[in-house]
Amino acid sequence: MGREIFDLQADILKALGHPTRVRIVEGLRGGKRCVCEIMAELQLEQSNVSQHLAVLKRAGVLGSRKDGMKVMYWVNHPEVFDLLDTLQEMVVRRVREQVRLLGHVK
Amino acid sequence: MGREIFDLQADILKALGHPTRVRIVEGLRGGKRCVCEIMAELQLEQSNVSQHLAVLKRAGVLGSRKDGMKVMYWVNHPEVFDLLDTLQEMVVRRVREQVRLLGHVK
DNA sequence: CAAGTTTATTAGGATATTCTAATATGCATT
DNA sequence: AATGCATATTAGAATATCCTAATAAACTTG
Repeated sequence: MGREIFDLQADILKALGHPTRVRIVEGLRGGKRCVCEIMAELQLEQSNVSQHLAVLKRAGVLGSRKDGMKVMYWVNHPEVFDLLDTLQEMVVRRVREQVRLLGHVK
Repeated sequence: MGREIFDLQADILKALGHPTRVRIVEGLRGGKRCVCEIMAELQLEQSNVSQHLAVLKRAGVLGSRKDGMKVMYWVNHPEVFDLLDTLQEMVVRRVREQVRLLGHVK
């Protein structure tokens, strides 16, 4: 099975390609956090959060480690944040463009 | 329906999260190309390529326009290339790390 | 206008994701 | 040992994605 570069790239993109998982990564900008905090922020079912964390970990985006009674998660590659920043610029630019076009119609 | 920023980010990530679609975008670094060229490069079914192009266009990643008998496609936001570059660095770094760990075992 | 090119669309089955609810696991504390 | 927390795993239904094969649509050209 010839695993090519774009397969690996696609794996990561796919792992990130869900609103909840984007939010999880976004919430980890400040560093490690325990599942309980992540859950509290997302306001979603515990098992659901756990599953999304597992997806991100399986793709290598997150790392984790037990710390006492809690489990801490963190983002493995800081580049992921750049990636989200770039993406944000893109959508902001796009929305701005749409607003501009609407203005012309008015 | 409250469409938030991370929904839009996730839409783009999801659209890019397939090996074939990564390859398509990668092939458009040089600028516009017609479907026939893209197809020839990918060596995949015509309808399959057409569907992947549609996914990328629906997500706003690609634009397209008829040009005579051909249809040309291009990448709308140049940031997408930066995104793929960042991703490539990530996977390369990861692979290097794995190789390093293997070396220790040997 | 008939025929050929290029691309898009549809249909359908196989597989994968996603969510909720229930249950299990691993530690800590009592 | 029993109980309580924090997290993971499993099961299962609903939905989405992906591919192939067939067909349609839009042009161009003879």
